[in-house]
Amino acid sequence: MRHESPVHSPRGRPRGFDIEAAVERAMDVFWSRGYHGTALPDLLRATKLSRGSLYAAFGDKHSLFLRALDRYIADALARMEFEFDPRKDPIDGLKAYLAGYVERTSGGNGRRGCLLVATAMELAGQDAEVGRRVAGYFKAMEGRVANALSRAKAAGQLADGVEPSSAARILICFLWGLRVVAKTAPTRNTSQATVDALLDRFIR
Amino acid sequence: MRHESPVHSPRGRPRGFDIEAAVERAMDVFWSRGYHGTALPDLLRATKLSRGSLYAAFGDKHSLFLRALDRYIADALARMEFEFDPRKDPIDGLKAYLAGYVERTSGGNGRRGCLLVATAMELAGQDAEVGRRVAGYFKAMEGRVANALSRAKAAGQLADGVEPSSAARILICFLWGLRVVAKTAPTRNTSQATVDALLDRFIR
DNA sequence: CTATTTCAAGACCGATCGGTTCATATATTG
DNA sequence: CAATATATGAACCGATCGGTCTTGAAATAG
Repeated sequence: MRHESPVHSPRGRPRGFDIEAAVERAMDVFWSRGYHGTALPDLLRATKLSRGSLYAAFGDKHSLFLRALDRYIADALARMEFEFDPRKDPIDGLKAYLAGYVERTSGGNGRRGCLLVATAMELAGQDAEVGRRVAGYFKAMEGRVANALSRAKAAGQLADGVEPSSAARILICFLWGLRVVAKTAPTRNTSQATVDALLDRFIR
Repeated sequence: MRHESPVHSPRGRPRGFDIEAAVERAMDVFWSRGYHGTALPDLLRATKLSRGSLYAAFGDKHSLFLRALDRYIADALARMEFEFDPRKDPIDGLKAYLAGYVERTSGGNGRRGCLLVATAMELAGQDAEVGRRVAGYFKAMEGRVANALSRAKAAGQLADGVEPSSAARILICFLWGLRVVAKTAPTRNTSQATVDALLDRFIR
């Protein structure tokens, strides 16, 4: 039950741009160029905002970066939420999730890299706010993959001796490494074959 | 046969600093702070050189960075040369090599990260000189690990169905991912256990 | 000794950094 | 209409960027 609060429409010019769209465009820039490699003019060009508007909306470069990073993380979590849906077969979900990685590490997508991995390397050691976010995402990813593997194990789908939690850590390290390698060698077939070979060691 | 060229000792003050030591100190700085995150004063402090001397010796920041990166790569290659010595048992060598990674991704070492991985993410996409070096190192690493695995396979030390070249790619992705994860979660025991669990899937 | 070379220290350069401020135009509501 | 709110764009800020240059001390060889 919502109280009918008498919200007066403010007079004056209404907000003329979409904040979330601006965050997304800023994310794209940080994604391609990194934090230190991104200058204010890059962000202004991408968001099509004036300096004043950008600072009014986001405070400063660092805050905008955190919002962009949060957005990237939210997208990644949503993807996992979808692929690891408990109603789906865990191995199917895992394969689909890995296929997404192959897609994202191929060709131009691969060269573009990964905002999380790049941020982890560039800032996580020095910037506590960033470090917490990266570590949090890592834990979340680990938990969901481990959960899927547990379900698979219960269904007898894993190879003998495979332990879900350590297998999850292996998979995550592998996937993050894939994003690093893809910066210079983004060949789709090789990536897919490597993923298949890895999976082959873990599923029955 | 060398012609006895009459090399006159130059008059004047002799070189008073060790260039290789300066490269190493510069490497440490880039390693900790990244390329864009490193400013000239950082390099001057670390190398204990004056601005003039540094520019006389190295040209500019980018050239110095390339020398530091080359040094890092040379060290890494030397480590592989040692561990994958053909006279040693390949599995022993591989285990020792992986143990070195665990060491380098634990605690403070882990937080420090890896100059190659950080550089791959920060510059490999935009800087051709850097990209070539990173890609070259990746190929070298892949080749040597694959070679060790081939020898292991010939000796019947690998699990059934393990193919040396794809297993090598898996291992490399895993190790590079380990360096990413270690930026925020550098716990030695977990790393070692994960490495062991991975190896367990590949060796008999 | 002198001539020569190398070094450190720091002034100096133009450009750019992230960030603030302000005048102006525009769009909306009462 | 007047009042209000928001956006732009440019001017502006001090600090720092990477890089050059000069000066003077130090150390060597002839």
